[in-house]
Amino acid sequence: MDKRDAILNATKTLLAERGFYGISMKLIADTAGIAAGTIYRYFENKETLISELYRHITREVAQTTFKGWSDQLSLEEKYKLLWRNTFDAVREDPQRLAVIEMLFLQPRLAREEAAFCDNEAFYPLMDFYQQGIDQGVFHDWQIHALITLSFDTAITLAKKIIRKRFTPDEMQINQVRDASWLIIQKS
Amino acid sequence: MDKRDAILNATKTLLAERGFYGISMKLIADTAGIAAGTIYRYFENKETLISELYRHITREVAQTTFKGWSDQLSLEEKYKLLWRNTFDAVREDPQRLAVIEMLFLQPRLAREEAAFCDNEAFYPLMDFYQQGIDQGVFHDWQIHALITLSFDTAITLAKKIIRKRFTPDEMQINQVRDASWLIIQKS
Amino acid sequence: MDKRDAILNATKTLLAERGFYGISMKLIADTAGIAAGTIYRYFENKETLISELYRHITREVAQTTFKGWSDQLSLEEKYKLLWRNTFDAVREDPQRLAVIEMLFLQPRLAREEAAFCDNEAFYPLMDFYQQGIDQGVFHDWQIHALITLSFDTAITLAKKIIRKRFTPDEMQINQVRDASWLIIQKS
Amino acid sequence: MDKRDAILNATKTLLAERGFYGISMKLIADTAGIAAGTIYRYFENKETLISELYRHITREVAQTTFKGWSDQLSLEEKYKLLWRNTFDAVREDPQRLAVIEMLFLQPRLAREEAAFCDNEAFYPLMDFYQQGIDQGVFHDWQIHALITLSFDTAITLAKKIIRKRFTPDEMQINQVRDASWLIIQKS
DNA sequence: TATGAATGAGGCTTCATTCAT
DNA sequence: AATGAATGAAGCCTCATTCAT
Repeated sequence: MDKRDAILNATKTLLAERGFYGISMKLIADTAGIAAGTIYRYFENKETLISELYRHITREVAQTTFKGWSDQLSLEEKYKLLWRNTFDAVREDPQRLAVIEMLFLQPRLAREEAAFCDNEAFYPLMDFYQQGIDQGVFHDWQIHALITLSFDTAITLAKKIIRKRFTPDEMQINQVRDASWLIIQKS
Repeated sequence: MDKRDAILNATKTLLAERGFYGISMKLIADTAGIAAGTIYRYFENKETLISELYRHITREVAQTTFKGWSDQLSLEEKYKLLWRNTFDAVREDPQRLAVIEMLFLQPRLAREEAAFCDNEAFYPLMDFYQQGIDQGVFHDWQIHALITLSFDTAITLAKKIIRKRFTPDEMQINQVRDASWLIIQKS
Repeated sequence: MDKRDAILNATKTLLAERGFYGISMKLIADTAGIAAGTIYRYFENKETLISELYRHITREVAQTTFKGWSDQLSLEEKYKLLWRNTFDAVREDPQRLAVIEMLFLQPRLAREEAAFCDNEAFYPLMDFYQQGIDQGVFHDWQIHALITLSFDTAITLAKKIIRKRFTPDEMQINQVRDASWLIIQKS
Repeated sequence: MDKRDAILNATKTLLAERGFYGISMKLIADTAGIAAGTIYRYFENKETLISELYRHITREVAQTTFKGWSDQLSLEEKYKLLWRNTFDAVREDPQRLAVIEMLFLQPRLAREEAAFCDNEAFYPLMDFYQQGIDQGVFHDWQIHALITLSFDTAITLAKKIIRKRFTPDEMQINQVRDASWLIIQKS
């Protein structure tokens, strides 16, 4: 399934580099090194291609996020793992986030795919927070409120770093991670 | 300039509701209740229209963000004002944020307009944080790290509320706001 | 009728300078220093304007061609006058010829206006040649053959001078004029 | 390249029959029996199409003009060949001349293409005249003056015949050709 | 399976013309 | 009489998609 991947990769790169406009099937084909008609052997049409790219990337991201995960880890270790994995993932492949956000802003897709993202790919994340609440370690707040204050800072910070083009050192990054961990603790 | 505004409004609504693809000059004109050609009396071309919409919205957002601002307020009062204004603004007119994020993802525009957004419209925000640092009230961290942990949670939370379609009560909202204020304090 | 002339002049200049494309009613109006709508007080529509410009110019050219004409002149004097007037006219206002040729190449106009040009404006020219033939001075050839060999060389030469951008001296010009006179003589 | 030729032909015909205004890409496509978009596989845009049509025709004309040419021929034989070829070419395919003149009147194109026409395609013509001068057979006049009096009469006469719609006999045509030959001779 | 020429719907934009002021 | 904002038809061009090879 070499070509299918080539197409998805080309689409990801072009989407991130050139935005929604200026990304034609011909350009995707050229970038993937195949003929325009060939795309239609692997994807029904452009919308399907975009939609499948979205699922592809979401799956990648979910995998990266939970890399090294083990039920043996303590809650804090799990958090630091999640936060750091996410932060690193954005910095290493900013295109992925760019594409996800782009697709989220396509109302048509957003409706259909948002469910997939949350339920299928990120169920473990919700589960992690629920456990923290249940164990009385985290504040007993709305789970989205907790995520906003903690996990999401990894994404927000990474995005800012890319957008503003500054280079923080390790210590600064860990300060944010640790602060976001502290803030959701009960005590 | 009644018609100019009608065009900008139509564009904003369509952009937010239908994304980049669902927006043609003809549709904008129809939505604005004018003829297609009339748009070109007010905007040189589509790119200019989009770009001016961006500036228009950025200005609106900046105004909303600082509504009620006064140098008499304490740092904490200022923060709560900023956080709440921002949170409310996103919830009241989610289209604005949707459009801003959309345009940020257009590589061409992003480069040109990002500067405008930060420097011109949000200088006071940076200034607020700098003062907090200088006065020894905030952690002496990278300013973007502080913003990520505090101000940005207003946006992240409001977005999540809209996307997940849940309705938090006032108390829950204030918990997040206050937590985000606490976390950047030195003591 | 100051404005009418301004419009005709603007049209002539623009037609000659920019060709068929890129000559809009708005541009004509701007060049003439009036509002776009005003043109329609003087000309029914664009086609009429162009058509009237054609007649206007043709009349000017006919006048120029016969300037100094007198029945007292000898046939040779008449010829030299006609030839020289025509040659000078083209060189002095190349736009006129450009416009005439342009309009001649508009098939629609050409059909309608060609008659006007020949019959009304240039009848005396045909008459001149007919007299030459009748008096046994010119070859008894098809009148258009005679004109081609003689009068038309004034136009062809002037055009060439403009197009190739060279500057002949008086003697050279007169050589052509005289040769074209000689060639149609019987003896 | 069957279709490319079909497009060029359709363009030539439409240009000659309907002038500049009556020619849209859609109409060209319909006339050529293809879809509108197909034109753009062969020509970058309308301007390029027109420009390439010009070169195409100029090449055709140059070939026709020198058909039967041989260095063995005497100067007079060469002249009669050139004159007759040109005269016949205009009468046989008046569209060619119409298109060439049209394009010459497009200021943009004219500048760029005039050089091509003269230098590349009609160098041999200039050369012919130069030889006549050098051999002391032709008057020692400006070369353009000689051409105006001789070669150009073939074009002028043919055009007149088409425009005025009369039918000269062979003898009349040869009279003009021979007169135009005589007039440039020294003796 | 892969190609890429061909299609034609649809988008952006221009511009002749109208009409309220 | 003059203006110029507004209109909308029409033109150029792009591009998703098809299909014969």
